[in-house]
Amino acid sequence: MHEDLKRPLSRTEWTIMQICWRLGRATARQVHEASDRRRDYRTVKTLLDRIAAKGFLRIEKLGRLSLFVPAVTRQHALSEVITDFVDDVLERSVAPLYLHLAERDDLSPEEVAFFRRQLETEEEEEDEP
Amino acid sequence: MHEDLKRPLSRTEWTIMQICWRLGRATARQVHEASDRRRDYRTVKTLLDRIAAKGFLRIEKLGRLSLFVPAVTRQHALSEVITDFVDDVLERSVAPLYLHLAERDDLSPEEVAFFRRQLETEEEEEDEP
DNA sequence: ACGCTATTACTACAACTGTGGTATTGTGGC
DNA sequence: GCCACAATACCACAGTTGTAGTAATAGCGT
Repeated sequence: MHEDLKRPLSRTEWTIMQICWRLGRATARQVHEASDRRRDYRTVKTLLDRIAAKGFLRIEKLGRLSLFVPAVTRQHALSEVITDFVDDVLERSVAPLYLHLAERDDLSPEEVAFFRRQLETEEEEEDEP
Repeated sequence: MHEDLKRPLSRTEWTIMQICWRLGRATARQVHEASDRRRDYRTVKTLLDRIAAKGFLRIEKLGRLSLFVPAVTRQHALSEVITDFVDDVLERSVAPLYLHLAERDDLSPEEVAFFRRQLETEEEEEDEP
């Protein structure tokens, strides 16, 4: 009956939701076409329905047709999921994140330098309690 | 029979695994005591067995006792899970991450300033193609 | 040697996930 | 008007996850 705003999206649901944010307002068919098409159309349809049930999409009926429309902004959803990730998986420590970022090859030299510097100063701090 | 090195840990399994990394080598009982104790001891035991089945823990038998020992370093596991997260959920873009980090209240003023600056310059770049 | 307790082994089970089959039906084209 | 196709609705089913019940067992303490 009513959407469940609490349950988070699974990984697969996230990849579908990303498409919805890009398209803005789309039919299941359009979402399927915009995807990598490795999944059956009906699989995508089921995922869309489940995402809607979780409150991330709203369904607009246009006669027989269903249009799926994002009910939350990508910014907002990302903010929540990043917070959860950093809190649960990284235990609130940003060091592992900096370690990862310092090794990405798609960042500017300034960014890489910054993360390296942060990691160094962090090590020093551990020595002096 | 053999461990499956591919399947990732669930969130709950991660929180248990974090304890294992902290303890280094522990019995199920010790892991349970070190946890928030909201779960039954046997639930923790089941989770430990599943984590071991996924290859993140090794079981050392000491007579009838089982000792759970990390089979992968926290660094390594974190690196993998962060890469997956950034690739799948953030679609390889670090901007949402910077946005989150810029708003954390546990970072130094330098860090916050850096992330704000990066976000600003990124906006400018979008205007000039 | 015996029973109490800690530990493990095996089992259950409902909810959630990923995937797609079946059935029904509205609709646009001819 | 009929039909092929598209869309939806409903169902299935195996694998995973979170949580624990039950049964077997092995030591310890007396």
